[in-house]
Amino acid sequence: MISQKSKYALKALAVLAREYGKGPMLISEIANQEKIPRTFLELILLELKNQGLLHSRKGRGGGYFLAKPPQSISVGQILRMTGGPLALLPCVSKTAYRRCEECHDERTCGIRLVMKEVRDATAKILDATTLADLVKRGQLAALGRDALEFSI
Amino acid sequence: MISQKSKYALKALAVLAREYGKGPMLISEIANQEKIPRTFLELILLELKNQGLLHSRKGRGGGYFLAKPPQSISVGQILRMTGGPLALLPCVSKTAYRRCEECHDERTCGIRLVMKEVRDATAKILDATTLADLVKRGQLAALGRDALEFSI
DNA sequence: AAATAGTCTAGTAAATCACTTGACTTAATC
DNA sequence: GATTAAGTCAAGTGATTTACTAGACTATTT
Ligand code: FES
Ligand code: FES
Repeated sequence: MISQKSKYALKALAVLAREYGKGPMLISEIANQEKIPRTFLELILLELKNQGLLHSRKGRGGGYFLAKPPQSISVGQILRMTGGPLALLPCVSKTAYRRCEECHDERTCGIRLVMKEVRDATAKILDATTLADLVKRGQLAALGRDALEFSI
Repeated sequence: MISQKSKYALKALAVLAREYGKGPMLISEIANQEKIPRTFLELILLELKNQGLLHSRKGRGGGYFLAKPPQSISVGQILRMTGGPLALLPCVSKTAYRRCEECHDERTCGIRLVMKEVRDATAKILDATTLADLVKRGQLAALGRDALEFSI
């Protein structure tokens, strides 16, 4: 399971992707639209900014906006930035690798091999899906169409 | 990330799969082999027994053994039994479904659609991999061969 | 009867999560 | 240049979950 934090980040970024190119957006506006606790969202956006994903402007007329176009930001990236390891086990995580202390030999651990397969499949999907895709899917689904069509 | 509990369960069951047909095995023997805290392992095995995956015998010469052949127990099953939800979000979990309260409409939520894709890919792998596969992979890897070969 | 094993109910220390508080900085506008 | 509208940042906190442990009990074999 990913954390609320990661989920909030995805939602906030999806909103900003929808508004991309229309100037900065207020934290509180995003918070209201997506029902995210405002002060918590502040933390999250700040962190994403420090990682270079967002830019911000202070003072009146300020707010947040994407640092790059939505097509160049992947869901995988976002999850990794917000601390959500994609892997099911530490020993197969690229970003949060940690040895399994109880395992005698990592190279021959059957569990690890399977979990690595899962991790790779997960990463493939999440790294291939961009914020632009996320938004588009939502819109297509809203039109009642099959949301998978476009991904072919 | 799956819990230690789930990992321990997988390891213990893998051991029991290796010894399948050779009579019961002691908790303490499994615990020693896999470096699992003994009393914690007791809890885990008991739970798996109550779910029907294991049988046990008390008294001298007793211990635990698989209730079914290793080829008929999938890794996915085990993870679900030990409380590890496969999905990255509650709204796409089959076993631990919970609505996303902040999401306006589940059907058109782009995030959910992507996460569902991930869940399905994950479940496909984990439900197709049995304890027998797990053991076999470990053995093949130990021989220095490519562990993926056999799965074709 | 003695020894061997699993069963079951509690409890607990540590970590993590999901936030909140409040003081501070920067920028635009009047 | 004062006011107001924003983002920034460091701490703290309450609830929950995790990863166990303790200890008394039950069943089976020798
Ligand atoms: S090395 Fe991580 S599970 Fe074995
Ligand atoms: S419904 Fe679960 S993320 Fe939107």
